[in-house]
Amino acid sequence: MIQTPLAAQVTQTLRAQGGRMTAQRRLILDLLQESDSHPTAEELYALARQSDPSLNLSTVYRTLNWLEERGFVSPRRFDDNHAHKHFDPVQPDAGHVHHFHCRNCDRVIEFSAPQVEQLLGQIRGEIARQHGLRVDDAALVLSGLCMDCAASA
Amino acid sequence: MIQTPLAAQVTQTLRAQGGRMTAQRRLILDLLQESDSHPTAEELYALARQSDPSLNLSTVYRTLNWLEERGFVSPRRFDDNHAHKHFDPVQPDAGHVHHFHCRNCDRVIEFSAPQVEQLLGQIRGEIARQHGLRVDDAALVLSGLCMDCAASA
DNA sequence: ACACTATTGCAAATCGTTTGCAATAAACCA
DNA sequence: TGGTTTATTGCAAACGATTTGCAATAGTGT
Ligand SMILES: [Mn+2]
Ligand SMILES: [Mn+2]
Ligand SMILES: [Zn+2]
Ligand SMILES: [Zn+2]
Repeated sequence: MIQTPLAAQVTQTLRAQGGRMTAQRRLILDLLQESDSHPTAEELYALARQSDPSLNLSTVYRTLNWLEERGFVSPRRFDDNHAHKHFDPVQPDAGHVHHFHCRNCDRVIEFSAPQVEQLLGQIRGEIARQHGLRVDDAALVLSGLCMDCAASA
Repeated sequence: MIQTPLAAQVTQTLRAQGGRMTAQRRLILDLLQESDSHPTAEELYALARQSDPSLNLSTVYRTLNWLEERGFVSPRRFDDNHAHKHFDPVQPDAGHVHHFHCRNCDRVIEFSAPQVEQLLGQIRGEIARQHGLRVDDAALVLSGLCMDCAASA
């Protein structure tokens, strides 16, 4: 049985918790892994149904929630007006990754910038001291027009 | 008639567009202005009903959407899992303001960091060149524990 | 192969938000 | 000031995204 890295890792966690690796979960995991974008549940569902037309949308939601609770994906909202959640597979190795969101076509581009990390380091300390709070995480979302949309404007 | 700055400014825009300043709108505007937090439509509705129990929730939504379209408030999602939109009154003068979100009590603290602006300047150019895209805006959301929650942990 | 029970498909429920419509009331004018 | 116009309201129903109860199905360890 071929296992994508994600599916393999999840299977391990699954076993350790008395869970079961099903065909549905494997399918969703594999699609999630190939997808370099940030699919919504519906998008994943549409993709998955090409392989398994009997798959149910609620199974997709349940699987994504299960993955989220165990830290394999994290939910994102790139557009504060957009209702759907996007799911972001978490690569355990990669450092902090930030996102650019095209407000015209909704495309999302990931980027990592050392300067951002550096800045975050500064701000973390500064804001923390100034307001007496503990900063654990930071999400930077840039927005504007992607290459294609900028060209045709 | 007493006018909060926000209500006054909105009234002007309203007039210019053949709109009407109603008691409901004034109430919502005033609550929005006193609120230094980032209320959801439901929260605003609950507050407003203390003054006007006949106010309808759909009026709150319609007013907020109207304000958003004209740039008087902007929607925010501090918790990517939280379904509700929060509404952030826009202060025209203040520079870019960023947000810290306490993952324990959901409190939101605003802060402004000139370094972020500076970084944006850099990144705008760099990321833009590197990926060929146009960056218009940036939202930084820090998360962790607020002062109070950090203390009781 | 069998038993145990986690997971599924399905349908209905829930949540936040939007919409159609008839009644109301701001704004403008005689 | 009272009358006319029409933007805005309250109400109820619709909506889109997500969740849930339940009986049927199918992984897993034996
Ligand atoms: Mn991502
Ligand atoms: Mn704010
Ligand atoms: Zn685009
Ligand atoms: Zn807190």
